[in-house]
Formats: sequence, C-alpha cells, structure tokens
Amino acid sequence: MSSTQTRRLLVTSALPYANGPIHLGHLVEYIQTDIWVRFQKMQGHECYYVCADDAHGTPIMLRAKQEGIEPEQLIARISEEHQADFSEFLIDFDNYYSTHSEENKTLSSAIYTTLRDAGHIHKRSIHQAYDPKENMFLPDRFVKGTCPKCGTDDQYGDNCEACGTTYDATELKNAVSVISGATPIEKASDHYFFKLADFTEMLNDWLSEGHLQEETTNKVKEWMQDELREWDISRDAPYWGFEIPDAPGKYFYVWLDAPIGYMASFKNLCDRNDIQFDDFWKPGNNTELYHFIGKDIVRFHALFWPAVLAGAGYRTPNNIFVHGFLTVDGQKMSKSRGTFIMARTYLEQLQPEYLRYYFAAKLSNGVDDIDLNLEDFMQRVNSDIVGKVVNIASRCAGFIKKNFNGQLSAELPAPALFKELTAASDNIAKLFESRKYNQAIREIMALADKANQYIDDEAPWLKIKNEDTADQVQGVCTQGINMFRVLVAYLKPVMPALAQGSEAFLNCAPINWHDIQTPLLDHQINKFKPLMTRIEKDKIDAIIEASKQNMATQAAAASGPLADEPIADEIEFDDFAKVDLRIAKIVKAEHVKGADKLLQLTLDIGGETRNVFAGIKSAYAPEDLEGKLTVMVANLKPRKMRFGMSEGMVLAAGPGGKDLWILNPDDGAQPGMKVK
RNA sequence: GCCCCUGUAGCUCAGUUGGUUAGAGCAACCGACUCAUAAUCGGUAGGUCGAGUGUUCGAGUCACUCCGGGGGCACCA
Repeated sequence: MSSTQTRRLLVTSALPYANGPIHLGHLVEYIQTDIWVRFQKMQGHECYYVCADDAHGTPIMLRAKQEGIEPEQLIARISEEHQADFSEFLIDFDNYYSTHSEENKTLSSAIYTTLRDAGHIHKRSIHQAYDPKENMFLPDRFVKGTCPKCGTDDQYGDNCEACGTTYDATELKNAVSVISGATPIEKASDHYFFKLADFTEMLNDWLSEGHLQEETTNKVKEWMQDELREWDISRDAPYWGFEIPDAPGKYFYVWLDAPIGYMASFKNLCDRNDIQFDDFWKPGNNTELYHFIGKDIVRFHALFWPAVLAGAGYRTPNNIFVHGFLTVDGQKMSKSRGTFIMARTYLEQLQPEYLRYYFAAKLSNGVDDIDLNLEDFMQRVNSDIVGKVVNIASRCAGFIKKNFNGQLSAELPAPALFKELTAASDNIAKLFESRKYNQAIREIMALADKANQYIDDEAPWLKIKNEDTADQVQGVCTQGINMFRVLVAYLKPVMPALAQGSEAFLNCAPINWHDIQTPLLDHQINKFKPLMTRIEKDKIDAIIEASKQNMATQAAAASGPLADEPIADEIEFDDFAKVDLRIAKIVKAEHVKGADKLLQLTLDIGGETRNVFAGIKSAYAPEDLEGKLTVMVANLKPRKMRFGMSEGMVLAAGPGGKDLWILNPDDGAQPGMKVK
C-alpha cells in the first residue's frame, strides 16, 4: 500500500434533508465517510469531501408555511444547525453547501437541457390528486383515506398498511388532504419524465464493470430485470425548487437536483480554489468519484444518477458505498424509548470521538445494519481507548517527566517490537481503504495489548527502585511512548482530536501515516494530561432522558395531533346518532396467522359476541387485552377481510405503531351498554 | 402479500472454496501487580452456532420450512 502515486478523489455523503435535525442515524454515514477521507488525506492523496443540505421539496415548503416563514429562512436556519452538528462531530467537509444555490440551478438546468435535446425527456399528462382548497397537487403521502380494497381507514395514498394493496391516491375512498382536510379532486397535469430505459444497456455495462459492492449489484440487477420505467422528474406549482427552463409552472422534482447538488457543492469549492471542476466530472480523467449512501437510496444513486450523468456527458462514479441503518440496543430508533437521539442531544453529554470510535469499531464494507448497544458502547470505549491506548502514554509519561526531565532516550531497547507495530501499517491501511474499519480497529487494539504487555514485562516501576536498572527505565518508557505514537497514527482518521492532543503531549509535528516508521528519539516531550476520560453511565442515561423529552416537546409543538390531523368538517347530531357505540368485553384476543398488524378479538356486548379484526398488534399483546372492557362501533356494516369477517370496530387513539391506545370505560360500565 | 439482509458464548463480533476438540475482545470468576484515568498482566469458566428437516462420508458453513430482528416493494425526502 505504499503507493507513491498521488490519487485524486472526490467523495460525497448523502445530502441531509433540510427539514429536521441531524440524528445518530445520519452520523453513521458522515463518520464513515469522514474517516475514509481523513485516511486518504493522511496517505498524501488529493481528496475533496463535499456535501450540502438538500433544501427543496414539498415538505420544506409546507413546514415553512406552518412556521409562518419563507422557505429560505427555514433552510438557512437548518443549514446552520446541521453544520454546527457536523463540525462538532469533527466531520471535516471541504465544502458544505446547499442545493438551493445558483451553481445548482445552472447545473440542473444545463443537465436537463442536454438530456432533453438528446431526446431523453418525455412529456405526458397524468392524473393526480389535487387539493382544491390549497390549489396544489398532492404527493401520495399527503392524501389519506379508506383503502379501496380492504376498507381500513386512515391509509396513505400509495398503499394500504393493513392489506398491502398498492393503488393510486385517486382511488382512495373518503380521501382527504392531509394539508387542508379538503376532499382532493382528480386533475390532469403535464409531467416531464426521464427515459431511464434509454440507458438500459449503459447501466448493464456499468454494473458488470464491478463498481458496486456485491450485495448492491445484486439488488440493482434485480431491478434491472423489470423494464426500467420512466422517472417523473417534474412537479407542479406551488413547489419549492427550481423551475424547469422551458416549462413555466413546472419544477424539478427534488430528487433530480439533489444529486446534482454534489456537483454544485464541488463547483462552489472549485471556484474559490484552484481546482479544475472538469477534471473530476468529465470522462477520461484520472480522478476518482465516490458516493457514500444509506441503503434506502440505492435506487437513485445506482440507477438514475449514473444514467443522468452519462446522458449529460459526465463521468459515472467509481463506486457507491452503501451502508446499513443504525439500530439502538438492537431495535429501530424509537422516540418513546428515548433512543431517537439527536446529534445535539449527544453532544450536550458526551464527546464526539467516543461515537466515532464505536462506529468505526463496528463498520464494515457491507450493507448490514449496525447496532449502537449503549452498554457495549460505554464498556468498549472505556476499555479500548482509555484502558488500553491512552493508558500506554499515561503510565510511561510520569517516569520520563519525573526521572529524565521529559527527555526520551536516544534509542529503542526493543526495536524488533517497534518494527512489529509499524509493519502492520500496510495491512491497516488496506483495511481502511476497503472500509473494513472494524477489522482495522481489531488489529490496532491487538497491537495496543502488545504494548501493555511489554511494559508489564519490563516493570519500570520496579526498575526505577534499583540503582542498577534505573537508567533502563528511560528506554522502556521511550519504547512505550513510541508505540503509543504509532497507535495514535493508526487511529487518527477515527479520532483526530485525540491525535491532536497526543501531538501536543509528544511535542511533535502532526503525525502522518508514513512518519511513524521513524521513532521519536532524544526528544523532549510535554507534561501528560488525560487525553480522554471515561464515559460515565449517567451521561448515557441523561441522553436517553433528554431524547424522550425532546420528542415530547417536539410532538407538542409543530406536529401535534391537531396539526397532523385537522378536525374534520362539522356534522349534524343525527349523523352522530347513527353510530351505535357499545361497551364490549374482550373475551378472547389472539394473533392472526399471516397478518402483520391485526389481532382477532372476540367481543362480548352483553349476550351477543362479535368477531372483530383490529389493527393493534403493534401496540398490544393478546394476553394484555383479554378481560378488558373497551368501546366498539356495534352497527358498522360487517367487512370481509383477508382473514375473515370483521363485525365492528374497536376504538383506539394514537398515531400508530407502539403508540396506540384503546379506549377504556370507567369502572362500572357493563358489556352491551350504549355509549352516548 | 412479494422480495432482500440478518440471528454464533451475558454483550459486540471473527469464522476462508463444507473437513480435525467453534475463535477474539469486553463483562464474570481466580491470581499477580500497583507505573497508570478502579487502568494493566496471567489464568479459569462460559456456546445443542435461532428451531427443525434435508443434501453429504462429514454442515456454523449448502437447500427447504418455521420463528425472531432490520429493511425494500419508485413518483415518499
């Protein structure tokens, strides 16, 4: 790996959406990328790391409206927050920009125009749900109603969570706009499509060149088996984004200008420095382009993006590095459990490098999810970094300072052992290069164990007491401190601040990958100060507690139940009276084979029993329900469901998932009593 | 529903093209040491490799089924 050639690399992380704060899930990617970039730079390569806020799209437009501000104000504020979080996590972008920029507008328009002129854009009319009150077309996620197939209420406009049917938003029954509560109408509109199928051959070739991880290639090939459909790249006004040059009232869909945002951010960097943009984006140059992304956006990056680039005369990426998602304590991050942790919440309690180290210790080059196990996190960081690595410097520094005036010896007493550590350099470099950080960390820690063993064997604390051996102590500790220096060099991409602190202690120039072959000898070092302290349990508890509270206040503010689901239109008393609500006793509750969300309930309503399927499996175990009283709609027309007839409906409140609560009458109510 | 990934000691993970008594770190326990941020060193113990069936002379490693976890099924960013 001692490549003497300087590589030229451009690296990106996915653009965070300018609609909310950075959380630990996001950070997996930025930390993974940052480590890789720092490693490349340490190798002496010319490497640029760019990113930007993804600042367009309907959700941002709506959120700004809700807050009563302009979208520009919203994205400016979010961008500031994002950048503060990244910077404190030591994510060292060469440029952090926004997709709402002149550069991006110019590039998006130019790319679109080229594609259009080459015949890759197709215009046709489509029918879409339209909110007559807000005068806007509604994305599927902004329409809710009753599933046309199974009759489940409160489903989004794309597919039914209960029966899994997919449909158009226009097919929903009793549909309402999530924004205004109005009934959407169907309206035709011209949309612009990118003819992805034109690039089928190009993409097949590109895939077979082995650019992607094996798992990703397989996934994309699977998609390629179906005919590649046209990709809708336009949205109707009102929309927050760039207007399409030749189509007034039509805007680029956010997913078109977002990846172009990578280019725009880099363009902005080039214009401020002496870098040739075309060297990195035009074909035929000896530069490398890499995108780090999560597995949720593979489709956009591995199909659309290369096709768009190729169609517009640009180069395609060398690779797209896909990583998995973050789970916390083995499960999806959860707001109610307090494991939906914001970057800011973490930073208020703990240092960023703990997390950088832990992620590094778990990240591989695969797409598997990684788990942040909080107990393990604490133990691992404390043991590896504080107990093993930093300890080496800590236990040697005192002797050197006290007995030898801070002066290192002129030679190493165990050069072979030192060589053993430095000889690992190539292998560790190879592991970083191939993003097997977990293996690199394992190697580094094994070396740290060797260093501690050496010091134990030499027992400087005994040697110092004996006049015959006291002068050996300088050598032993010099050996220890030099081994520490090698370890810090290996860890520097992961823990740059630790490295900086170590450089101050060692009184040496910034450590790079290749210096370590030469030990520091006959050299004055500074007083040792703790370079890293242990993680304490109460800090972690504080993070969980604060995360729970965050969510509570956030839920209460902008996106409360009333905001999410506005109160429906007024009704007459007679309309209400039609609904016959009865107290019901749950006599039996059981799982339904094959159903993800349903429980089958047997309800006693005072002499009569009803069979009801309720979509509450995510929140209740059958045994928790049996014997309970609740409220049901008793005169609802029986509905045939996949698993049988459902003869009524149980009333429950809440957004869904774990957060779902069935109604409970006060004590004294009896099965069959009418609720009025 | 269809599809993908995943399930190895208490925890986090290694386990190469199927081949001898399944490995490591942390935690636990015992011992040593006291230079060091209750750090370090040596040792001990701990696993029916999610469950079952199959293929095979032989399976953690291949196939199928089931169970648990994560995710995808575009127009949602």
